[in-house]
Amino acid sequence: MASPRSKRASETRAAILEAARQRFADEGFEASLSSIVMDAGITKGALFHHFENKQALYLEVWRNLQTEMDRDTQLVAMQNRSVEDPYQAILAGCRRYLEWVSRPDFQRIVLIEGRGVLGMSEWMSSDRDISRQNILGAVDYLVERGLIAPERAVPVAAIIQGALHGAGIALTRKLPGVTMESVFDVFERLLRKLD
Amino acid sequence: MASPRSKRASETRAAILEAARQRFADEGFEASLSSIVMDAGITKGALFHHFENKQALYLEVWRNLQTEMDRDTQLVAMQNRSVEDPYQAILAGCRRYLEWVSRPDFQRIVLIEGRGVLGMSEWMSSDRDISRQNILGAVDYLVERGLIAPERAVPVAAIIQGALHGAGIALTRKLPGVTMESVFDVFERLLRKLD
DNA sequence: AAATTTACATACCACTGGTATGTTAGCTCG
DNA sequence: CGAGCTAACATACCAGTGGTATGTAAATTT
Repeated sequence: MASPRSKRASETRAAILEAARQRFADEGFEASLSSIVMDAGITKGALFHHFENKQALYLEVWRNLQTEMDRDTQLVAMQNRSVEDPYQAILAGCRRYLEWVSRPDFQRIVLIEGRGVLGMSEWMSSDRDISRQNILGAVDYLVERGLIAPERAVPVAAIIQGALHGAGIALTRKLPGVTMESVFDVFERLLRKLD
Repeated sequence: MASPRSKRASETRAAILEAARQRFADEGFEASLSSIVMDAGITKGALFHHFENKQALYLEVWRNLQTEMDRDTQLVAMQNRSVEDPYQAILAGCRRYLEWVSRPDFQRIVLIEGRGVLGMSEWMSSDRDISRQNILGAVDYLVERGLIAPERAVPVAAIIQGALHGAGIALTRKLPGVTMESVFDVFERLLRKLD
């Protein structure tokens, strides 16, 4: 595992992923592999040894960002659990999610281009969409407490996900009257009166 | 205007746009220009005479789809105006919008890849986003009738747009328990209690 | 009817993602 | 130990891409 060979291998792999994340973040999927391998200080031979093709590389960058976001928001939600107000945990998680959505790299790689890059068939298999599972779990939490009808859980989760997405887009667009507070205010009203 | 030259020009232009729409709809932006010009029955010379580059071609296909959608939903909303229930018009428009969102070509070209293809700077200029203006107009309609606080109009519109987007995605994903009725039901509850 | 411009077609270019083929360091096993 | 093998790259090359430069015939203008 820590042998000199596998160690170097994982290092170059990490270097590729880091370079790819940056390039994809500010140039999108069109970012050339040549530029990525130059940034990483290696050659295309190394890249294609570690990743089957460009999509596979993108998918790993995409998945890493998603899992980082997932862990972060889940943690914040856990820390803000309250017996008196069951909405507190979810609201805290959503607030944190809005910050993720405002990050340029997350926004471009996951929200803007992600679905276009992965083929239709890929993201149709819903288990790939980590943020969806995340939100669905939060909604189930509300369903268990009788705050949302169980048969509406899935549509509600889809709409919440979309709403957060739209809010994040509006935030980085810097639309007039759209601030973290104003947008979160609307979202909280929406969430509390959903059922 | 109807001179033999300009007539032929607009015909080939239309042929290019039609071929491009189909190719972009089921192959995405990666669809090669060679395939498009073959479908249109012309050459790349003609294409680059009518469009500055691939992005410009995509932008026009994108804009045409958006304006078609805009006209259609606005019309339906107008036809369903009701003095008793101010929400009727908007709900009818949103229902129609959900149908548009379910169309494969609209979904892929406008919703999935649109923002990725147009550069960041392009769609940051918010006047390009026709569906946003459409929804903002609908929200203003509710603001005028005292159903939504004016200072919340813009965030509300952003969230509604996102919610509809998410609903449409969930619809075509054919998630369990997600039907046109169930998703529209949730959306109607959301809209009516927004303020 | 000569000159000019429009609406294309043809030929070509740098560059792209991807592959096939080296090459060398490290690991395995007799 | 050391011969053979394999992992981890580097190098050289390929078909196809978006885009450009040039050619050309027909329509329009003068």
